[in-house]
Amino acid sequence: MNHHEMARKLRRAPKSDQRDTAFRKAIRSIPKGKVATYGQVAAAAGFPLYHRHVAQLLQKSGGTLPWQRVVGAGGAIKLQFEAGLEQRTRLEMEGVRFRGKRVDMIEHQHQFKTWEF
DNA sequence: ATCCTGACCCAAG
DNA sequence: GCTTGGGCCAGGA
Repeated sequence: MNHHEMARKLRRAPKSDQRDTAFRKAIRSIPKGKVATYGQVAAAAGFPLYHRHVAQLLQKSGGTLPWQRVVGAGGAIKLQFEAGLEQRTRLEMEGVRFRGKRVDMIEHQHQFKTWEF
């Protein structure tokens, strides 16, 4: 192995990979019947202010994650048209109730764990 | 380097 | 309730 490869192997993973990994973990931790906002997922993963990137990851990883459980601030569905309808339907099938156009956050907000041993 | 974009967010009006 | 402008950030062209 030449030193170019060695250097590559030793280099820490790019920040973007760490972020995505943390995002995925947070998203997967949302139980059925609960939801979290893009901003909450980002913050829980340790990257506040990265809410837009959570959306970017969700888009990039089509179907691999429980994407329907991530919503906009206040429980808003941010996907448009058919996609938004599908998200709502999926959530309703998991037992999530809506108040008008938004998820009833009082009832279905997921609380990420903050302290951990 | 610069410009544009996005499954965002929130304080204002 | 609503729309809007400004703020935020990394990726891609």
